[in-house]
This record gives sequence, C-alpha cells and structure tokens, in this order.
Amino acid sequence: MPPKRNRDSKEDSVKVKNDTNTKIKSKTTSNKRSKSNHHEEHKDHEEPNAKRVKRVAKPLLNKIDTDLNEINFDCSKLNAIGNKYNLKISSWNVSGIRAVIKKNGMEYILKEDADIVALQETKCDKNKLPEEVKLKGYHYYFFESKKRGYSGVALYTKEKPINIKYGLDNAEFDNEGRLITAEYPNFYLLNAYVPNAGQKLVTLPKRLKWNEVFKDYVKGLDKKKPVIICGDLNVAHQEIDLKNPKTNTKNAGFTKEEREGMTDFLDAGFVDTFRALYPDKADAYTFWSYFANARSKNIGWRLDYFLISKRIKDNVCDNIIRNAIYGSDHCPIVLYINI
Amino acid sequence: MPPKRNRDSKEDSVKVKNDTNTKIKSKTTSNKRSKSNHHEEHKDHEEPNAKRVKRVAKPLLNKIDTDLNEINFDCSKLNAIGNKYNLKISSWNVSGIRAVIKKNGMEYILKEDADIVALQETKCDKNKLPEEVKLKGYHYYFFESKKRGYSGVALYTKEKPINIKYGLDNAEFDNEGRLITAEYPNFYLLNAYVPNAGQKLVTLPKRLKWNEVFKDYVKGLDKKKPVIICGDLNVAHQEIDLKNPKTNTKNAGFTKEEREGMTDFLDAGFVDTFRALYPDKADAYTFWSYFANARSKNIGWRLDYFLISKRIKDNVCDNIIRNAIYGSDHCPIVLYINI
DNA sequence: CGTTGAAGG
DNA sequence: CCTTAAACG
Repeated sequence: MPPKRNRDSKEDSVKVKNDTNTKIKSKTTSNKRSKSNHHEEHKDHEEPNAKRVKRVAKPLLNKIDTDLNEINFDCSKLNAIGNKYNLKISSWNVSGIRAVIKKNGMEYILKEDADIVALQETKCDKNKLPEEVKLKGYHYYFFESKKRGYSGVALYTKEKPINIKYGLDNAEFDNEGRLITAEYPNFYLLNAYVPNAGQKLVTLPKRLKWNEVFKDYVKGLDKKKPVIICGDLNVAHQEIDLKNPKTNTKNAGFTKEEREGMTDFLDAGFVDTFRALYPDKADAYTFWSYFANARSKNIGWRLDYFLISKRIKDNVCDNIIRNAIYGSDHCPIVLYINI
Repeated sequence: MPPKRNRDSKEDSVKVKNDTNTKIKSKTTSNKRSKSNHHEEHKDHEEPNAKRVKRVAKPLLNKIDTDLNEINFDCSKLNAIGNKYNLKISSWNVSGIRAVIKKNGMEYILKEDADIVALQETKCDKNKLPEEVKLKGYHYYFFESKKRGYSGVALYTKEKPINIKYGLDNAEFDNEGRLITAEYPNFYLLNAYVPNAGQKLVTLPKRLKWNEVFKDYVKGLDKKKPVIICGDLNVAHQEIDLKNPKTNTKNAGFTKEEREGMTDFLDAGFVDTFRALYPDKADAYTFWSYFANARSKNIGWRLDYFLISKRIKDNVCDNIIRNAIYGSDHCPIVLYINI
C-alpha cells in the first residue's frame, strides 16, 4: 500500500484518499471467492441478501455517544527515522459487529479512516451481515467461525492485498475464524483473535496450543517479509497491563502460562509497540469487563496489541488506545507507522 | 369480592377503591406459601431479591405508546338483569412479563384498575421477577413453568381469595404453569394458558389431552359455584374468530380438533361472553402474529376469552377487547360483570 | 453485563 | 417477529 500516500497535510490526505478510492474501484472487478467459512465481499460485485439491522436509540454502552469530533484521528509524531506515518491501522474487538453497528460504531471506523481496519469477534455469519458492513473505499474480508455467533474476524483494507489467507492451516483453529493474513508488497498484516483460556481455565490447553501453532506460522512469514500483528491477543503481558494483577494470576488472560507465551513470542523477534513507546504507562487498557461498571472505574486489561517484527520497530510513529470509543467491552487501538 | 362495591358513579368508584385498598392492607398479614413452582407474594411481607429491569426507550411494539387517557376504562352498560358491573376482570397474554414491564405495560394494568388481573405467558421464574410486578393494592400469585422462560401465569386480585390452587392435579400440565384457580365467596376464577398445538401440530395430542383434563376439572368446580374462566385458550372457535379461516385449518389454533374442543367445552354448560354479546362482530381479535406486520393490517385471531357458567350469563355487562394496548402479540380483554 | 443463536410462540 | 435462556466472554 505505501509508499503512495503523502500525509503531510490534511488536504493532501483527503485528495489522496479519493485517488485511492478511484484506484481501488478500477481495480476491483471479478474474482469473488466463496469457499467454506470465509468470505470476501466487494462494493463492485454482489449485494448480500442481508437483512437491514434496526437502529435503536441507545447510548454506546454506559456512556452517551462520544463526540467523535473531539478526537484527533491524525498523528503528527515522527518515527525514530524521522518520518511521519504513511499507514494507519486500527484494530477493534467489537464483540458482535451487529451490536456495534446498532450503536453507530461504524461511524467511528469511518472517522478513524484507517488504511487497514481489523475487527475481532464479529460473531456473524456472512449471510447475516447487514448492509452497514459495506464500507465505501475498502475491500473487506470476513472469516467466520463454524460455530455461529462465536468468534470471527474481519479485515478492511483500502489497498487490495496481494493475497489473503484465512487461518493458519490448523484444522481446529481454522474452524473458529481467528486469523486473517493479508500480504502487502512489503509486509504481512495479521488480524488475530486469540482463544480465550475460559472460565476456570478450561480452555487453557487449547490456548497454549494456539501459542505454538501461531508462533511457528508467524516465524515462517517473518522470514519473507516483516510482520504486523494486531488484534485481541487475550493476555495482559505484565503487571502493568491490568489494574488488578495480584488477584488475577489464576484467571484467563493473566496466568503464568499465557504471560510466558507472550514473552516467548516477543523473544522470537517481535515488539509490543505500545509498551515500546510507553514503557511505564500505567492504567492503559483496551478491555474492561462489563461487570460492576469496570470501565467507568478503569478497572481494565490491555489485551489488544500491535506486535511487529523487530526490524521495523523504528518505523512506528505512534500507537494510540482509543479509550473514548464505546460500543464494545474492548476499545479500538491504532498504529501509525511508516513502512 | 362483590357485593361490597358500588360502581354507579366514577366518584364512588374511586372512593370505594381506596376503601378496598385499606381493607386489603389490614387483612394481609402472614400465611406466605413457598412450595415447588408456584409463588404467592405480598406487599406486606417479603422483598424479592429481584434485579431491577432496565427501562428502554422503545415504543410499545410497532406503535408509539397509546395514550391511555383516551381509553374509557369504565363501563356504563347494564346487564340483562339491569345491574351495573361490580366486578371487572382483565386478562392479558403478556408474552414475557419483563418485556411488557420494559414497555410500560404495567401502566396499562394500573389504569385499567381491574379487580382481578390474569396474565399468561409471564415467562419468568419467581426469583427473577422485577420490582415492578408488585402492584399496590393487589394480592398477587405467580405460577411458573419448570422450564424456565416458558409459559407461566399470574393472578392479581384486590380481594384476597378464599383459596388459591395452582394447576389441576395433572403432573404433566402442572409442571408448566398453566392454571391458577382462585376461589371467591360466590364464584371460581380460573386463569388459563392452554397448550399451543405447535408448529406442524406436533403438540396437538398434548393439547387435546388438556382439553379433556381441563373440562373434567372445571365441571367439578362448576358443581360447587359458578365459574369464570379467562385466558389464552389458544383456539379461534369459529371462522369469524380469525381473519383467514380458509388457510389456517391445518394450523395450530384452528384445527378441527381444537375447534371441536371448544364447542364441546361450551356444550358442557359455558358461554363465550364476547360472542354471546356480539354474535356477528367480525374483525374482533386478541392476537396478531408478529410476522409481516399482521397487527397493523388487523390480520388476527381471537384466542383470548372469558368463558362463564351458563347460569351467570345474564350477569355480564360487557366484554371489551383492548386492542389499542400494545406490548405483546396479544392484547388484553376485559369483562364487566355483576356477581 | 452483554452478544449471540435456539426454542417456542 | 419477538421473548426468553444458554453459551461464551
């Protein structure tokens, strides 16, 4: 996708965006795929026979809709090499895309205007996707779980990737709509929804299996091109990454095994961009339980990450947690990078 | 309950209501019961540890809330003997009492101010009943299904009955919260939710079994005192009782067997009060499928009835279908009687 | 607590 | 279409 865009001024950005749209439009003609449990959709081909989702006048969760105009969606920071970002990636565990749509969550996505948008826990069969998922200017790819209403990831991208891969060639995990890999000219983008270890850690073994399979898969890609992983990794890595580390050591997302899994992964040559930028920043969370009004008290967890190949770590301009965005129990995260 | 009340003027009626409230309050002290799947509750004893149901700003179904002030809840008609009513009974299949509460349905019940209120399909365990079910001035009795979220009936009564009976001594049906019998000094009041014959009539046999068991049960009561049955009887008796009789002869609620069951029951000495009052009134329905906006087109069924012992038929002043009341796929029905 | 599909209507 | 509980988070 980059380096075709110049983001040194807002005006340019808008102009380039229009160019991009036009370009994408002219490029997207046929080659629709319709295999087992993944789905590629396009504004140029096919109207899904999806029902229209009824709008309800309900605030985004426990807050009246945040005024999106008060948020700065741009980033003026330069990376370690001195460059402004030319690629913006947004990642959001929506916990049900249809619910988020009803809560006007797509408005956030449009306002963010990222080049790549990665959604997790879409929880929606492709034939039930409402009209609202069709965002103008994006190619979009949905990978659903065989188990309806469970898991599922989606990828929106302004530039059409060289290739899209659903899953990681593992029968168990690929039934659950947990990973989309998009290949671009000079990097891989991975949108991941990592298995939850479950109540009383009943699925911790499955989770640890994922850690192994996923690490092997990513290491393979990383040999070819740098990798950008984003998504809900379902682990708070260090004590700083959740409000109550002491009382959660036996709970899903903060067990020794899950934390070691993350350490192990990073040791294989990857960087947690947020923590690299803000090593001591506490109270920076991306998830809050719906229980007990945790979000209003900021009793949260940092479960959503950008992990990138070490060799592109100096390309990062910033990594923002959009904690003013409601509509899910996770908030979006945004990576600004020049690549 | 009657004959203690004089309803010849609105002013009197209001005054007497206050008297009644006071009287009931002074009468209600102890004798709470707490057996298997039924439940008696009281304003004087016990606060149920029920969660408060969140209010949502949603119109009653597909209509903005009906202005209850435009409805005449009184009745000036005299019965065949020349008397004004001294007893008002309201019956309503709420299709989920918690949903109806969220839609402000209890406001209707309060405004109707019936002496007896019979609800069907409450679909709520007693321990999940929200605060709003506690209506001031009423004794209330809930009979739930063992299968959670299914069936269930409730009875509200200003005057405390001599006796309350849950079910009809039949193991199968009494697990399903379908019948409450209240004994008053000079009549029995039965609140019934008759089994649905099901999609493709899969439960028609069960339904026909109910017809037999129920008829025997009622005939037993009728030997002692006159009987007033109300509720969702899940049958449209004659062609006039549904919009599309021709196309529904094989569907639950209008099969030959169900219709004959009703005829058979009436032949045992009971009167369908609405049809007795309005023998030729078409388009008078109490239920409309949620599908295809049936209610706005009045494509409905008359499934809710008052059936009374023939010997008190001349006591009836009127029977009204409150088709302006939304919040369920059924609307309430009201009986004005002097007894 | 909130989202989803399933059963029931 | 609409309500509910179950599974999952």
